[in-house]
Amino acid sequence: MSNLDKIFNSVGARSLFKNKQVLQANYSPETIPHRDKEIEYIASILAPSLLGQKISNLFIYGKTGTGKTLSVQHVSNELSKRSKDSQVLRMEYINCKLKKVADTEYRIFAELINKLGGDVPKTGLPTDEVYRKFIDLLEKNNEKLFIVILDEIDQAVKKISDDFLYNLMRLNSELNKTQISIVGISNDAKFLEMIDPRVKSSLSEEELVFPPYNALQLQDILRKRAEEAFKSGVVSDGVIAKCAAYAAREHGDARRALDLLRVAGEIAERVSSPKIEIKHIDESNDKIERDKLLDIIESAPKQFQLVLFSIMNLAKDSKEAIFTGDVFNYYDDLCKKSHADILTQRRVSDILAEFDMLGLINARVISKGRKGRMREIKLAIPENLMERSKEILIKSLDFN
DNA sequence: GTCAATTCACATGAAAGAGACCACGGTCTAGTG
DNA sequence: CTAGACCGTGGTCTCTTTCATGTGAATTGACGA
Repeated sequence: MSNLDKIFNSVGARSLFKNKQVLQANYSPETIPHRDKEIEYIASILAPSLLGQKISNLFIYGKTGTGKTLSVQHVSNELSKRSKDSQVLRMEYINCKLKKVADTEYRIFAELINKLGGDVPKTGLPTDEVYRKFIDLLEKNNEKLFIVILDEIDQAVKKISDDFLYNLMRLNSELNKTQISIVGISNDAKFLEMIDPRVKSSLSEEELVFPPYNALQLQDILRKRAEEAFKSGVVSDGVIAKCAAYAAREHGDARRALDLLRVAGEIAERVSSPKIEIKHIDESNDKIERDKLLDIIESAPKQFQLVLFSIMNLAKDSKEAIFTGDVFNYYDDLCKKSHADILTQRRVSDILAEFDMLGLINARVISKGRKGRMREIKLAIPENLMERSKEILIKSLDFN
């Protein structure tokens, strides 16, 4: 028996997982613990829709991994089940963050049309044409109510501006048979302050806040899922608690907790441990962080990589802070040496801002009086990942 | 010494351009009967 | 006669550039004590 055979054959017997799906991000469980109140509230808002009455727009806010999406989808599924034969109601879920699917005004409407059974090209049509098609389709479909669930609505507004929301709500006046209601989900608390007051008051006719889970609630959730996901007796004492503690520290992010547990399981499996131990959680935490970071670096566009490479080199031989000007000069040289296109300082400034958002650097705008105003940049890549990051950059930049 | 004006080195915004991608309709071409 | 190849037009989308405006405090210089 070859080595490969051994690996393949033993995988079933040795596996700690019963059903790994349960820990995956897109899994939706039958019960959602500790969210009864929220679910009831959502249901009470949406309930009149069963009678074909126009419902209030609903705005939901909560940090990532607090069960917003899950709860809304749960209610929406129940509602759809109940309204299936009456044909008065239609609900569609759209995640505005999905790149290339629904992150522009055009694409959001194209996606809605597709879900309604229409056909619309991915690009090439004028936007108002898409609007018209959408309206036609709605009128033809005869449902009295159309509920749009816009997940990560803050992302969309940030990218597109808020008038697409305004347009969406204004459509109601152009529709005779159908009414549109919006359920907006956001994890940015400041989102509502950014948008047009008219849109704001209309969108948040009803508001609901999802508080973060505390450590005990997280434990509860984890325990339930772990029962389904792992074979019995696989999870050591304290593992669940540790997972919960890690995630509770990050604003009670349940998704994070589940990831942590799943990866810990994979690690334990790989080292052929019969059980998941606490140390695997620590490893898991490292691994998740590391993978996320390296993934960002590797998949970044070339110009981003060049800028990052400049920062890394500058950070190495000076312990003091680095400033925008330094980075740009280094970057400029680097581009000339490697015959790459050189971006303007304006653009590099934006790239630096994006790195800050991604958490690759910590940047702070400071003023040095007569010496100007600039970003003070500190690299946020941990020491132990520097070498690996650099390798990746050098490899993918391939300096001719 | 005090106070307002100045000045630096960018940050931040807005608008517009380049180039990739795509749909659509019209024209041309070659293949078929 | 017709299916398919090949334009040109007109649209979106992303990444950039260009032009403009904003900004916080060290520095400067006028002023009065």
